[in-house]
Amino acid sequence: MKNEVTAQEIANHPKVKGLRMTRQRTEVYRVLMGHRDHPTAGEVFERAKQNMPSISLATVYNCLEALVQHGAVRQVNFERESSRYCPNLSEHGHFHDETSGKIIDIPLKKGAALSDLLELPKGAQIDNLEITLRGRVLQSKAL
Amino acid sequence: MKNEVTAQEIANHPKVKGLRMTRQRTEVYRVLMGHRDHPTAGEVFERAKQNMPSISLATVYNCLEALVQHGAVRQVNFERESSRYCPNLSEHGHFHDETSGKIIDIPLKKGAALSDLLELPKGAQIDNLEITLRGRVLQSKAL
DNA sequence: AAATAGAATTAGAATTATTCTAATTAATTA
DNA sequence: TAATTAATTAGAATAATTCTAATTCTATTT
Repeated sequence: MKNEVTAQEIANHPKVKGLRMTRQRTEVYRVLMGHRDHPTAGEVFERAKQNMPSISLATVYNCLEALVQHGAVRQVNFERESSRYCPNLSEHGHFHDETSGKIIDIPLKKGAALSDLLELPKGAQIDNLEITLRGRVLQSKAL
Repeated sequence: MKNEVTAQEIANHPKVKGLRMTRQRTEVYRVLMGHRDHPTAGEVFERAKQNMPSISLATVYNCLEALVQHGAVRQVNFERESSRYCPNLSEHGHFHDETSGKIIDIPLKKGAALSDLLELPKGAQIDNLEITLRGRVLQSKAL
């Protein structure tokens, strides 16, 4: 195993407390915590297979679903592309840079409230918020 | 034809200026302008067939794509569900009410800027913004 | 430690929204 | 009106995801 982080450490992570951490779920969670990009299920599958060649794609989907349900991981959707998964649980949006193809987490400014921006319906209780931006980062010599 | 709005009126709509308005595109656009809910391509197909039984689903997809490209219509995605289409071009988010299943347009407060809420990367040029909310509207006797 | 029960994993089939293909038809231009 | 170009169509193809049913784990109880 080339991984720096042990299975024990992953399984004891506070975010997965209460979730039965099987070998596969541990591996999937480790993959997500490892590269903090936003892999698709297929990409998670490819990475997980390096440590655990027997893992199946269906299991990766199952593990991701369990982690999302449990609130340990966020599922992010860009248009009709494959879902992507993100272990950053702080409130944030996603910027999809069309030049580099990279997805960047965009933190919400602290102190800022959604209701400052949006005319929310009276009595609305928000369970889930997704803010996705698409565009490009202009390369300026000055920066 | 039971429709209040004529094909002529639809084809002359300023939003579609410059787009070749075939019979099918006109019909698809009329469907969207008619019920201002957020139908899927399949739902648009069902509605369009009532006026134009010969229209095909592939054409509905093609027409919707043309209208989206042209900026006459917005394509909205909720998680991994089918895309939905919306003729409201003003900047707005979408609230998906889990109780009623309805999708409600949420206007951006005027004067409010996205950068008030988000820590945007330096030099970022935003081509597209999607804000989607999921939740429920609490029924209060007081309201 | 063995038996049990319930849950997770697996391979592969099924599903479903969407896109593609190739032929036909319609719209625009000359 | 003929020629040209673009749009429409039916049906096949694609791809992400979910489902199914059998197997294997894991945790718990003897």
